[in-house]
Amino acid sequence: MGTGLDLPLDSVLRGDCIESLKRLPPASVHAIFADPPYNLQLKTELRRPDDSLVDGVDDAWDRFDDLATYDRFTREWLTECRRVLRRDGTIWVMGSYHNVFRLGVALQDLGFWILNDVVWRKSNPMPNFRGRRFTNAHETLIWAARGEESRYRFNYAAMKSMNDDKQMRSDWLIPLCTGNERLRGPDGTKLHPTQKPEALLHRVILACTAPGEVVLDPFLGTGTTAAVAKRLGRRFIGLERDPGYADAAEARLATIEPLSESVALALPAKREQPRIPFGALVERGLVPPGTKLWDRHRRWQAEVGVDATLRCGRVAGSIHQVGAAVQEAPSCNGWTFWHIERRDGTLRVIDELRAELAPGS
Amino acid sequence: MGTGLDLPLDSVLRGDCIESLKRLPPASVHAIFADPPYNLQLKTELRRPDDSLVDGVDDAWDRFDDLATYDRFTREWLTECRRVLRRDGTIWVMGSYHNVFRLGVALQDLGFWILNDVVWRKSNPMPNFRGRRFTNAHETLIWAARGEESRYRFNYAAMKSMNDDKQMRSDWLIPLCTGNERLRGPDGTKLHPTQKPEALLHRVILACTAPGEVVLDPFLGTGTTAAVAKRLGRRFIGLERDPGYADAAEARLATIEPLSESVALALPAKREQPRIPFGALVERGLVPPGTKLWDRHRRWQAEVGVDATLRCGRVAGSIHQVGAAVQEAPSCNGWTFWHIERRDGTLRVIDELRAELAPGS
DNA sequence: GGCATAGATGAATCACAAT
DNA sequence: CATTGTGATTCATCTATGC
Repeated sequence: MGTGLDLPLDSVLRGDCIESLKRLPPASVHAIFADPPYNLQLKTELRRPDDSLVDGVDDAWDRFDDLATYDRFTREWLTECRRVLRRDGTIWVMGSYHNVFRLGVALQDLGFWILNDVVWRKSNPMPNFRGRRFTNAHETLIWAARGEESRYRFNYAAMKSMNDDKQMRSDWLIPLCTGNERLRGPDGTKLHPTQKPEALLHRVILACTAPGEVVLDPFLGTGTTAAVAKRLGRRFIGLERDPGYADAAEARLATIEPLSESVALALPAKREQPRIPFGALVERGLVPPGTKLWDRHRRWQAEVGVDATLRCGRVAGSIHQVGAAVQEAPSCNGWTFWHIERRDGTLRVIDELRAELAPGS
Repeated sequence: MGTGLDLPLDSVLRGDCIESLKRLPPASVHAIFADPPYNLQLKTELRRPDDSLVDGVDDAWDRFDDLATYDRFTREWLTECRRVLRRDGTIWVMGSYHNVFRLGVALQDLGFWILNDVVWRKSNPMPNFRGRRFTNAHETLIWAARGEESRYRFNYAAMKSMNDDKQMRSDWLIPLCTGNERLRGPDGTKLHPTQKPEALLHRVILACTAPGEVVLDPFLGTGTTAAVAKRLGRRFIGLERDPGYADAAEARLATIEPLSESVALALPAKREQPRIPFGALVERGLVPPGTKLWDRHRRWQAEVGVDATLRCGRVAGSIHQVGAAVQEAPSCNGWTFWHIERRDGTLRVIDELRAELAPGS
């Protein structure tokens, strides 16, 4: 709808994130990654339910005020995020047990539709020094679509190939951000207390966006989301209220080179490739009319007609319809159900023949 | 203070759990384990790729009209649990992403003090059959004290000794309840759709109770909590509304013999040998996207994509698939076939990089 | 009996384009 | 917007069957 022209792409917007969000056009970003602040620091940044400013040294704060204020803040920025998110977009929100339950409830109450909760398992967590609890070795990421009916993007094949050709699970083992990746000041101290590892953002961005799409981070910090988005050939918008963090993020982004298009493009999933109708195989002579097809166990046999229909006894129709009918199943993928006979008598599934018609072969 | 005399110890109480809770004396149990309905909201049937039907949870007890109804129910039973819990007691509440955020917020709002969120990583979860999400491979347990100032019990040494003398982390790898452990009816069907593994309760009860202390389960089901409590020499109180489940739990409990503490401790945590997928090297930057790989004799060269696929001419796929394709071999171990180039121009097999990520190195 | 292969199954919010 | 037809999609583990 042309709203893309108003988007401040590939930039870091300074100032209050809710104010910045309100200036972005609706339904304009494909993905949001949010690592909101929590813990006591919040007390200095937030307002009470009655909108009064909170004094950071106010000892009168009780637990209810604390949680209610946090909830109010959470719902405010999530509401704006939902407005800015495209209908087919998804959002990632991460937190620890201190705040993640409040984040999840806010998401559900605002109409987001949770797709997964993902556990970032830290391979090198901080030990529990006092020995009074389990080592807090993970954080939680909630992945949600804008609504229940959203047709969101999930790059299933890319995730599967990342995981040695097995489905990617909801528990991810990734080390903390340390070593050279950790941004440090001239005195060697870390620039940001909770800098996230690029590997985490790599997986997040690769899972739910395509090259050229827009990733928004309302709590950019020192810019990990933007850096990984840029490297992967995505566009980014980062919001950050702390000038020091924003400076560090911009300096970091200037050093990032996008990967070449061919490398950044994940292999397309089967469902994203052009469809080849069965009729094409018949026309091209790979399955001439009159060919007999069998199921894997040779329990059923059918014959191909000139119009690419199958006939099996009194049943006739598409490869899918006849496959379903003979099995008395509600549906059937004829491509993987039916086989042709090789000269040596062995069977070959007709789905393999489609590959021979695919472009580039 | 003597309230123990009123406790219906080592018994299964039938009927509505809230009514039963209200009849228990205050501050009387040392630990609570609650596995409440998840409110899964399944809408349609789900079939596997082989067209078989997935036997999902469609029981009436898991259905709630809306989230507000679920929240009211949650707060009602949690309020009674808090009344019944001793001041030094702790509570475990488990759920999935459908309900666990509501549970966590209710706990916090009612004054419980969250100590950990623990992730039960399933070693054998059900796959995602349609390829539309990450495999839902875990559930979450929230462990909380009655309040912020509670002096709760955490058996640090027991947990540590169970975990190969390292601190027990917040992510636990435990298989589903299957095989002989799964209770079945005379027709072989499962008695309860969500029976939990005894290994999970073993760790829970051992972590936060001493022998002789009282464990309460307000949603007993077929009695896993009570069975493990009895075996570990703890007292139990189980609440269950469904007479069939209660019958099964009582029959099960009759077969349990208490173990000695030393025997119980000897059950070690499942040790894990982490599998390092090639994708981990890519997203962690050890083999950045765009890297060129060679075989040992430099006969073939391939480029690494962002999704950890290799591309070599028209061939694309995993390191194993592409290795096999270029050699026209039926299979190939990509880890030992492909090499990266060092700065000095010599080659290094990528399997060595994987070894660097393995623990203990 | 032993071994190989096939079948079953687990807390699941599980399509989408063309008409 | 509703309907229809194509066709994409599974991992670890335990049990049953067959040779």
